[in-house]
Amino acid sequence: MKETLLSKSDRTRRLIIEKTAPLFNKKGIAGTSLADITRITGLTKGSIYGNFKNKDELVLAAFQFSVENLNRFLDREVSTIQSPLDKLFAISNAYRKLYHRMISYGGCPILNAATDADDTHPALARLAIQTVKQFQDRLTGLVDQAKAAGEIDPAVDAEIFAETALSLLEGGLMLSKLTGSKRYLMNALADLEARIHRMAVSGR
Amino acid sequence: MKETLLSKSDRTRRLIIEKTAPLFNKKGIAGTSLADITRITGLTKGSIYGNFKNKDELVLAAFQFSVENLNRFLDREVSTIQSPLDKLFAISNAYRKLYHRMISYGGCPILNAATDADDTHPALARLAIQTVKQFQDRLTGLVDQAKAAGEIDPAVDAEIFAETALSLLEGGLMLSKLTGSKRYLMNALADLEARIHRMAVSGR
DNA sequence: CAAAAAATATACCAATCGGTATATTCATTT
DNA sequence: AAATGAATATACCGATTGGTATATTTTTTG
Repeated sequence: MKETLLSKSDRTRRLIIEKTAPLFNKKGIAGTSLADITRITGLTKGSIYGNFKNKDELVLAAFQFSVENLNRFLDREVSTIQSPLDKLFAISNAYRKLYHRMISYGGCPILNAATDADDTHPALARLAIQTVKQFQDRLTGLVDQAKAAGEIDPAVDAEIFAETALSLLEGGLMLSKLTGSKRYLMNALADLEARIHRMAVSGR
Repeated sequence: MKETLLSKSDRTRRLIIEKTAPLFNKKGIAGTSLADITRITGLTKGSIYGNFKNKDELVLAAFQFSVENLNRFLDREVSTIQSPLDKLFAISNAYRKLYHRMISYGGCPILNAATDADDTHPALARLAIQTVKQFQDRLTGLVDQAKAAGEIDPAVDAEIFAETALSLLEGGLMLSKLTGSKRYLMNALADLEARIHRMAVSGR
């Protein structure tokens, strides 16, 4: 009668995070009330505050959950591929696969957290910055590996590539989310892929 | 003793909008309370509700004010220039000039309104979509003019250019705002300008 | 300058906010 | 199965929320 890897409290803590993460992503921090949280979790305030010391702590946990989800997905998309250059293409393509899920999730958690937090919630803003840096490191790391493998021109500036790619991606996602049209993200991804092709040493 | 073009109520209405627009832009709609609004305007609730029927109406007016301000600035930057191609460069450069002001204003109003409204505030979302379309029309219009003037290759897709440019711009602004580093926007603008050069018929 | 009209301030409302102390139920260990 | 400790529910708190009815002041008009 004992199969649980997670204790009861760990499971409800996880439930709270899973249910509230998309809620915060859609309605924002100030726009999500404790009543919203108890409604969507089916729990009471006592239970919420038994697992999190306050709303802000839940906000941070929910954001981290969203980011981990995203990273897990990208890892999976990239793991089966050998060539660093192709891994870059795979990341771009991962956003194509991710599109509908991300829209119904309320958009990109990084962008939402950024606009929500930058003037009001320093702890979350720091976390968002850290997440941006990690994503960039993923890209610059792949560019460097591709350079070492002779797939990408060594003269390419990996940082500028990563920064520009992320700008394009986030902007495209935001506009697609706002307008309800895939075009923005799809343009951004096509552009990103053309950019990767341009970095590649001829032959690819 | 009569010099006023605007009536008293028009002036206070304008004051309320001017003071609250950056506030909504920074703290979001749900994050900005009536108390915040009375504090920053120095007025009372009675006065606010005498000029706007509710908070949402003020939100819409404030957003439109921010957009008009931005458009006025872009118009001014472009008005002295003849060549449509150079007007495109001027718009890009306008964001360079605008950078610090926009950061202290709380970031790009379009992006903030978009993320704030898309899941919660349909009227504002519609306004934001309309604003995006207007900005794109400005860009596609200039590309078409430049084509007619023989400055830009007629094979260029003006819509894709406009959509991609806006994605790049908004993403760059958001990341610069979040991280406190100009790099993202400056990369985006450099990239945008390289893109315009690539569209131009050789000789420019 | 007085009267009418418009704009603003005051004082209040019920509802909801985030948060907490305590009671109760549940799971775990012996 | 009893005892214990953890997890959850209940009931409440003061403060704040958006909003309104009315009183007062200030502009505008005749």
